[in-house]
Amino acid sequence: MARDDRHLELDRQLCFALYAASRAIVRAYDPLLAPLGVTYPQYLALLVLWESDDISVGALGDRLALDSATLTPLLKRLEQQGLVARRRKPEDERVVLISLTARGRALRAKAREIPSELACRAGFDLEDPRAVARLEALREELADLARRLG
Amino acid sequence: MARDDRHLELDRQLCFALYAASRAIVRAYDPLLAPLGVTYPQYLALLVLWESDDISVGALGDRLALDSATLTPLLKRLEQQGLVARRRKPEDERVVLISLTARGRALRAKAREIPSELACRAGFDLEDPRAVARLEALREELADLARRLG
DNA sequence: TGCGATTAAATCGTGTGCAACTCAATCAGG
DNA sequence: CCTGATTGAGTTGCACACGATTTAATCGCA
Repeated sequence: MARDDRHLELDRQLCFALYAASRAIVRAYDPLLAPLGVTYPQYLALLVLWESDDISVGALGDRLALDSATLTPLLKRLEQQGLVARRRKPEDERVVLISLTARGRALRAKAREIPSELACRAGFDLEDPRAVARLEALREELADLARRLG
Repeated sequence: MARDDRHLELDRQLCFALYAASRAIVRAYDPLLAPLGVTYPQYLALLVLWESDDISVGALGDRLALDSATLTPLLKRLEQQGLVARRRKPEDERVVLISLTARGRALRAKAREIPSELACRAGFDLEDPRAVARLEALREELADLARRLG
């Protein structure tokens, strides 16, 4: 293989690893989320809302790095499930505020065990400080990477 | 926040970092791929074909961790662009073999600079052995993670 | 005050991903 | 040989992602 083609190999390994790992995580989550009746992106939106309820579509999009083209239909599906409510902000009718319903808030309890269950399936021992540190280092590097590319 | 809810935070940081970084990479690639007229997943398929031409849809799917539901339409689009050809394997008519056309092979030259260009945009100095080692370590951890989840 | 620029969502079109299913070709056991 | 199981692609239906455009509300400034 020509010298210049090396990177077409090497690179596939790196960027592809990220792409494949991301899809593997989503696939691993889906069966755990199925009992809640939500998808992985919907779950991410709920995580944000469980932390800060009653925020705008834009603010939610900033947190998730998703735009309204993706969020609007996703939130409508969550609305149809009765998990969130959508209303215009009185002071600025351009803004749509998303708030959790009682059912949406209640779902948090059912979601509580999911992360540790997944960590377990991925072979991480959350009792082991070294494993936790490795997880956090990995997370930091990925967040860094995304920041530099964003 | 209740003790049990901590993971709903922590976890979002980890799995979300992976999900966000993956999307950031794809977004970063797209403008570089636009001149070639292919999308990121199509580019991944071409990377495999540039390494091992004339393989079955199934073999391609094994390499990319994608099934025929995703690959069949993707490959038809590559075929319409005149980059690949699809034909049944004579010894086993169930199998469809994908091979590069002259145009598909030629595209490799135009793709050569893309990986290093992207590494540069991500702030990696490929001349620095430490940076390269960091990239490889990251790749290994992600591949490991995907393997454990798969 | 009036009006062009800006902003926040929503909409549109295209291309993935993936579960579930169909269809045709091959295989395997009797 | 048959016939039922298996296998490899393809199809269907649904839910993202995202660039580009549209619409409505607000802002800024002459």
